Amino acid sequence: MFHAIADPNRRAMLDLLLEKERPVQEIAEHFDFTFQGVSQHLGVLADAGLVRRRKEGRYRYYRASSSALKEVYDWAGRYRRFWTESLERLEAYLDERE
Amino acid sequence: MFHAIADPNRRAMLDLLLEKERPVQEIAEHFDFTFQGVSQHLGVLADAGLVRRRKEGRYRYYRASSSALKEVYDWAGRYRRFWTESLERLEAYLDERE
DNA sequence: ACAATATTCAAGTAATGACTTGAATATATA
DNA sequence: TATATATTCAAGTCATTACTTGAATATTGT
Repeated sequence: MFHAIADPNRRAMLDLLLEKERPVQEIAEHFDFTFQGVSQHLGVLADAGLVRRRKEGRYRYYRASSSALKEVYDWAGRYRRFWTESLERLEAYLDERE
Repeated sequence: MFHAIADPNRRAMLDLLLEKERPVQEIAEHFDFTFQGVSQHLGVLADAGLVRRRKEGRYRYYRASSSALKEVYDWAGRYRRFWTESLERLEAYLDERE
């Protein structure tokens, strides 16, 4: 799942799906590579639980999924104390001594 | 930087550095592969701005860096509305129709 | 039934990444 | 000064990944 969001194209796709649900073809318009490639990326996102799909006729609608990204958020949040202002100053001080 | 945290070993290294500053050798003890490998991983983390290094004698102390992880946190935070309870219920409903 | 559309599946290729080994560099110690 | 220690650099290997093309599947419209 961290691997899934490591790819900038996949993050861009997630951003598109943040707005609204979309079929593959519509997502593919935003990228330079083939729609098969887009489909593969969406597959990776789906396997990671980052998107869900819904079939409607011949279309496959993708949408961002809820809980999965909370993991990333919580993971990064564990480091929250590292971006307080006071620590920034300490770091600047430590860097001077390098 | 997303790529840097995609690797589970590197995330484990970050966790070690969350506790305290450590030299390479000490970090390497926690992993099965060679210390050169560990050094490479730390290089990746450093390039991504996730850790900083300080040289003291023949040791190279690594520590978690402040601001970089805030990016990840903020990025994931943009999706916050996707993990509210009400939306979970909507998703369950939508999944039923698939 | 047939053609067009939307999507996935499958196989191949080229680039990237993780890890290894061996050498180079720098510092500390005997 | 010579040796051991800590680390990085460099080159090679093997696995993984991103992307491509071509075929298969499913659905809609004529």
